Amino acid sequence: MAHGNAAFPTPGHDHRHCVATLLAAAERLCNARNARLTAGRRRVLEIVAESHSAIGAYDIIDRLAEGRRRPAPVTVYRALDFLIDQGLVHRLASVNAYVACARPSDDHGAQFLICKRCRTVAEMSSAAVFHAIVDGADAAGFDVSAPVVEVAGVCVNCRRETGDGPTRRR
Amino acid sequence: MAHGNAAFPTPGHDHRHCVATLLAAAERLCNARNARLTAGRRRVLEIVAESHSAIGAYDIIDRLAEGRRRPAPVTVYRALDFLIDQGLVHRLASVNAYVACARPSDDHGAQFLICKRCRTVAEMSSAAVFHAIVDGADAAGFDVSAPVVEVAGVCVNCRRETGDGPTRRR
DNA sequence: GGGCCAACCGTTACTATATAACATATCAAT
DNA sequence: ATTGATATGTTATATAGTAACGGTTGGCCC
Repeated sequence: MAHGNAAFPTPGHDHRHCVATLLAAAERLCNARNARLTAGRRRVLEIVAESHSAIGAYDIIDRLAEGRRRPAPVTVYRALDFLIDQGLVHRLASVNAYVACARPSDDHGAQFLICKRCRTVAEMSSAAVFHAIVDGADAAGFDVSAPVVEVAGVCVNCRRETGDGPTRRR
Repeated sequence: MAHGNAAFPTPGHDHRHCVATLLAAAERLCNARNARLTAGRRRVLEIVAESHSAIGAYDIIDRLAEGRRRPAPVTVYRALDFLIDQGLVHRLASVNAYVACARPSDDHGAQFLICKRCRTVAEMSSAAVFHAIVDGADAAGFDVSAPVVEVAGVCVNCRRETGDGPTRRR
């Protein structure tokens, strides 16, 4: 089961570990599903997973271009489509960018906390949020299929840096 | 105060009334704030308010082009920026489109229910959703500034048409 | 009324994001 | 080896949004 708590990565964490874990999970899941995690797709996943920030499709292209020939946009979009289908990457519509899934394998409804300062994204999976949305929708006779919840704000690490207290929202 | 319930417009409703009410409210609000609701801006608002569906910026341009000279995109984006600042129009990031505000004048946090079939949008203002988001964010040390909640699904009118019952979500 | 500032609007060019259409290559089952 | 499905390459194009600069308009002060 998904647990609801979002978590921002601590600044000094061992990120190679995150990447390795994610790639291993990707390998395993794709194998189980007979989905082909090809070299190109794995490479895109690696790039997306390189940080906990959202990355744009064209930034991915830039990374891929280092050394070898620059791929056409459609190449990256196809890889992203695959990875999104497999639940390994999420698209963040509010910033036109992509982020690696924090917990592949569980088919969670997710909500995203997106830091305006450092672009870091934390994924939360709050049943309370989901239910509140479905309840509200039900009352309007609306049949929910895909809730998009993307919350802009400032993450715990950036707040610490500037000594900001909690903002009282208007 | 905002009430939380979203409502889809009934198919046969008197839409001229919706438009008239919205334009009157816009007039009043802009006046009170010394914001200039110029002819161009009013026209864009009218076009956006023409239906309860989301409309793309370039579709607005197409409408403006009827008869007179086709305005440059920037013209429309400027008008939209103004209208959004005034809380008269909302931008829906998940579909790159715009919709007239259902309740201008209250400075609500809103959530949007977007019908996949007819593109109609209902605006809800659920305190439960808002609080659930803030609670989850707080737990992660995240300071919320702007939650984006856009829910894809099927509206009550479209469900009725096809005789769909409530879907059990995966 | 004339001068002035701020805002609004027009024009051109451009950037960013994403997809269509069609050809070629690769895999994997027979 | 043949074949069909999946994946990738190539070119072109669609769609969404912004920058920079100049001209116009409306209100305000003297």
